[in-house]
Amino acid sequence: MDNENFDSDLRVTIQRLARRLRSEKADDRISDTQFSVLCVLAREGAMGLGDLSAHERVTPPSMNRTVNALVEAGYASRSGSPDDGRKIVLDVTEGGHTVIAETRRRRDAWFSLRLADLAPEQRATLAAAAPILKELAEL
Amino acid sequence: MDNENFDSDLRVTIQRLARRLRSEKADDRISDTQFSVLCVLAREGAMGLGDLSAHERVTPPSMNRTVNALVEAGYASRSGSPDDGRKIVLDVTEGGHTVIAETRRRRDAWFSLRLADLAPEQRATLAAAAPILKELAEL
DNA sequence: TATTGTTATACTCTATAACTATA
DNA sequence: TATAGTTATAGAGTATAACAATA
Repeated sequence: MDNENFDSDLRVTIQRLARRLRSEKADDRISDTQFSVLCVLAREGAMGLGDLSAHERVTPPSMNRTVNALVEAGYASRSGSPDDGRKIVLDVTEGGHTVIAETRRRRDAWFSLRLADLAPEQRATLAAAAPILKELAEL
Repeated sequence: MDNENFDSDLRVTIQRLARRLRSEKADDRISDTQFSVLCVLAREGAMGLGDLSAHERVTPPSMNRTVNALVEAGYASRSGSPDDGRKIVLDVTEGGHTVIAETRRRRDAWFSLRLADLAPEQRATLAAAAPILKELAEL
């Protein structure tokens, strides 16, 4: 297979696997996007709307809607910045941290079961590929 | 790192990379979902709505909307089944095949550029991981 | 004037429920 | 009665354009 087809196949595979993973969320309390944003706040710490939308490569109005849902659900907090009246500070609430832990556990279930069925050398191959994929995702 | 965290990290990485890929589509004529469905028809051959929605793990009404968009755009055809009046037959049109080729080329551009920057051994690792990921996506 | 966030509006994808037509 | 497809309706995520408040 030439490079071009390999690239295309890998791209499609990644998108299909992500789609498959999304379909296994098994949690009605929070959407995939909301969960992803909540995890960013938990990992990177409190930040403003602009930072968050840039981080997720989404427009500010779009992120605003997601943040509204999280705040209304009690999983994130929105407060005014003390030093700049235009800015806001978004952060994860205690309830948000709880839901992260629980949601993550549920979402990992399907994937872990499938990975456990792989041969040891297949797992090793994925372990080697993981940091490369991570790098690609962060470009 | 224990298995549990590895699984979770890989899952998140795949979802983030898919998200990154989606943001690079650079094509206004067709959506990501529409393109994916069109590719299924091109790869698997003509099929009915139920088959298609089951294949993509989406409800029939949802798939119906996507199919409508493709038919209205002239990229897919909907015709009655000759042997069963309830069934329909969905297929790719000539225009659909053209748009598949062009869209695929555009969407691969970003990914190919990034893959080209990898070291040869990194590409080899991804090549080894690709069929495993593909298998996981098809479970 | 520039930046930060928000509201208004619209389009796509998703789902469930209810419906039609055919087997 | 069961199956294949469709329509009606609603919710979430995305975008652009226009706006308010603050620097």
